[in-house]
Amino acid sequence: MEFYSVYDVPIDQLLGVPPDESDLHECWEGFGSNGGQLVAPYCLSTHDETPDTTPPETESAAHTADGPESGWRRKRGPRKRRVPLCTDQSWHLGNHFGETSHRTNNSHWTPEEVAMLVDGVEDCGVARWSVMKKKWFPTSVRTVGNLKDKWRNLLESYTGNAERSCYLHLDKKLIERIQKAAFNNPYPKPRCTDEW
DNA sequence: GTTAGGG
DNA sequence: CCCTAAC
Repeated sequence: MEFYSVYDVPIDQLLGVPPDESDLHECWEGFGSNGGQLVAPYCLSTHDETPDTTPPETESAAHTADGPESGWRRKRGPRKRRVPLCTDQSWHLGNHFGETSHRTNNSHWTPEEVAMLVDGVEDCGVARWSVMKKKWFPTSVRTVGNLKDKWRNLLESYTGNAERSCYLHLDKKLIERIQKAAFNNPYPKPRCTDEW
């Protein structure tokens, strides 16, 4: 009867090719601290890595915060991705600017589309979405309602003191344009100034 | 036909 | 993004 230790099995087969050295370390720690039960937390996260490089400040902070010698142990489980992963194939073809996409509801707004929306707001204001659609988004899949909703979301994200987490990473220049356009084009129905 | 706002 | 009351 064959009975072999887990150490005879290639580690990458057991754990599913850890992405880097620290992850390998984590896998072994998981084995030791789990009563001998192997855990393979990386089976589900093979394509879950962000393509961009880690920001320098984050990396250095991680190193200074807890080194390998000081009870270092990272949280288990698959890492949350910071950038939404687009699985829709039509995204690569038609993008958001034509009839090449078969979807009525296309995926997330691109920074280019946001910039165009800012152009439209600066040109048409915020209460003439149908005019803006014909003038700035004539062939886009974005509907009049989409334009209105997107602008509402941008205001929610980039104006006021509510600093919410934004899943669409826009460069500072574009954010400033959004804020300036929002200031110059307040909604026609201002919030009631009465306190209660 | 459009818009604003809630869902 | 959808739905719809209210223009």
